[in-house]
Amino acid sequence: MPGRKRMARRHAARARGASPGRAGLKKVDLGHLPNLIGYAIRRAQIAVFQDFQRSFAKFNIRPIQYGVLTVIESNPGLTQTQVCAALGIKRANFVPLLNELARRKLAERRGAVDQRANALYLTKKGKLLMRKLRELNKMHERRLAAGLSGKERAQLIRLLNRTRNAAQSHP
Amino acid sequence: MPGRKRMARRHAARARGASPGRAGLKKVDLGHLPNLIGYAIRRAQIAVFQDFQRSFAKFNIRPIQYGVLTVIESNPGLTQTQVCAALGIKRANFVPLLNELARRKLAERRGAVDQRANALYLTKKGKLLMRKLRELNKMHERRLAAGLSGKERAQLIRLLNRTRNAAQSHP
DNA sequence: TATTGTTATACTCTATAACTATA
DNA sequence: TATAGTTATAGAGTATAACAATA
Repeated sequence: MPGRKRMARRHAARARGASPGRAGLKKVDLGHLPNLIGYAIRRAQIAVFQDFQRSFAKFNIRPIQYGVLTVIESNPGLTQTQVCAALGIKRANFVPLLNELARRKLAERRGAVDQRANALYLTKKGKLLMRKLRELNKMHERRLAAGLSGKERAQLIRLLNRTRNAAQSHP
Repeated sequence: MPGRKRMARRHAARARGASPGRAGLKKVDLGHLPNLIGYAIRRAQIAVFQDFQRSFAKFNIRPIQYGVLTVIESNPGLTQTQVCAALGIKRANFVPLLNELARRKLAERRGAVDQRANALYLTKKGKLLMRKLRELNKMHERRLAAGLSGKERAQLIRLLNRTRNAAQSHP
C-alpha cells in the first residue's frame, strides 16, 4: 500500500529538540550495527558487488553469470540441477539465467543420457570470453584485497566460510 | 524473453562422455570461486540472511527493517535522508519501507523545523518491540559466531570493513 | 512415484527519473 | 536554484507451486 499523502506534517511543525536543519551534517549513531557480522557482510557485499559490476560492465556479465560460466567450464556436461546445487540457485530461477547465456551463445544445452536432463557446455565463444573475464576478475579481486595481506585475505575467506557453515547448521 | 520450449533436446540425446545419470552425486568443481572474496561474501551473506529470517520470522522483521529501527532509536528525530545516508538506502526506496513501519505503529513521522523534512521516532510499541528484537539478534549473532573466537569475530568484521573500503575507493 | 526442466507468479532489493512543497 | 519527500517504474534476486516429459 504505497498510498499516503504528505499532509499530516505541519500540524506539529517542529516537535522537540530534533532540528536537523540541513540533513546530513549531524553524525549518525549506528548503535550496535557496526559490531554485527551480518551488517558488516551486507555492507561489504554491496560494495563488492558494485565494484564487480563496474569491472564487468564492458561485457555485461553479472556475478551469478560469472559463477555459472565458471562451473560449466570446470565441469563440462553438468546438468542444470547440478549447477544449481553447486551454486545455491533454485532450478526455476536458473532457467532464464541459462536462457540468456544460451541466447548470447556463451553456453549451450546438449542432450544427456538421461533424456530428462540437459548437459551443459560452454561454446567456443563462451570459452574465449572466459579468458577475458578471468583477467577482469583477477584485477577486481586485487582491488578488493588491496588493503589486506595475503594471510589476511586467506583468513577472511576462511572466517566467512566458518560463519556460513555456522549459519547453515541452524535450520 | 523467457519463452523457449523444450524440444531441441532429443536430437542429440546423449552427447559424449557426459552421463550425469542421477544428478547431484558427482562432485562439482567450483574452479577458483572458493578462493574469491566476493564469492565467499555472497554465500555467507545468503546463509546469514536466512538465519536472520528464521530468527525474526516471529515478528516479521527483515534485516533492513531492524537496521532502520535501530538507527531511529539511537537517533530520535533524524530525517529520512539522514537514515538513508547512514544505511546506504536510496531515499525513494525508503518511503515504502518506512510506510510499513508506520502502518505497524513501530515508527512515526513527526514534523521538523524544516517543513520539507520529517523527524522520525519510534513509537512506544516500537521501543518495546526493539527490546525483544535485540534479544533475538543477540542469539542470532551468537549462532553466527559459534565457530569463531572473540578475536576472530572482531577480525572478521575488521577485514570486511577494509574490503568494503577498498571496493568503495575504486569509483 | 520421483526427478528434470519449465512456466507462472510474487515479493524484496536496488536504481533512475520526475514531480511537489518547501527552502 | 537546491533539497526532502514522494511517485512511478524497471531490473535483478529469491521463493513456491504446479505442470509435462522422462525415469
